[in-house]
Amino acid sequence: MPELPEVETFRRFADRYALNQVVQTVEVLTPKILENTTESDLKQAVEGHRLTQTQRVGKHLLVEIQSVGQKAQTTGWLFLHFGMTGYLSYAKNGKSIVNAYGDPARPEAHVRVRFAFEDGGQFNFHEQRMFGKLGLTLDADAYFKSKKLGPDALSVAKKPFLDALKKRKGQLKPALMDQSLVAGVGNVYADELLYQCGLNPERKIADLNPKEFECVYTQMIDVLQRTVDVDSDRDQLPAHYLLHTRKPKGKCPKAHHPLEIKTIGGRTTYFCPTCQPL
DNA sequence: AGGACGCCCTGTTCGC
DNA sequence: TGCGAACAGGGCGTCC
Repeated sequence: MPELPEVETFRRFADRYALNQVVQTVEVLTPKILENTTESDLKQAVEGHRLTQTQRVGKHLLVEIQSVGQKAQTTGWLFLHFGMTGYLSYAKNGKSIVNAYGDPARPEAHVRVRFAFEDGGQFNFHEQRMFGKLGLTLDADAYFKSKKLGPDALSVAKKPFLDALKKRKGQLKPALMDQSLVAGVGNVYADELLYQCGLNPERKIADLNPKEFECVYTQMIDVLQRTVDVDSDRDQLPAHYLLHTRKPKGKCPKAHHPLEIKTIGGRTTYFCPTCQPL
């Protein structure tokens, strides 16, 4: 599922294949994927315009739209959210490049919005399960604010993060996944960072000691950064990472005991009862 | 207000 | 064997 590292990988993909391109046509194959935007709004805002820069906060990606010509200026932003199954692809001259979650064998699967560039390139937004969204906003900061996003998990400093976390009551894992506390941590990487700290996901925030708080911050950054560094190819992550065996009947990569599965904060949670005792 | 929970959506897996 | 139920989960709305 696209969490912060995957969306950062998508952002870099967009930088590589979509930036500085002039959009000739936009094709909306599934209008339902649009949020607060109609197909004609989208066409009017983007066709004949240039994509000029990207921004990411948490799992949200923005692409700047500029007019073309001598007095080029920013006319708005495209926003993309990838839900559970979203990803990007690019095709040109019969060659298709699918990134991260995409299935290279099915490059046309679940294309919801297609951008055709003047140079013949095609940039596609895919979303199988329709939890993702694409739309327009005039103001990037206002967009992030409207989504009630906390600071980005990769750039937040230790003190403000831990201060905000300590204000919360309740269980540790649901707090980490609350996008208004810190933006970008989803179910898989929340499980991972807690596993790396040896912390049980049901631990109460109020009961953590300073060393444990410290570890939550350190591992949050470390896990996310390492994943970004391998372009979200999880196969390249360290062998002692939980996500390799994070499935039914999976075993702990360290203790080799069976993993426990529990619904915590409404989400399926995997952990090792030996390495992460309550 | 903060926390718990149900729902949206579709492809895949599971169980009777 | 076949078909329906259950499941996956980010974000949002609703309830207390």
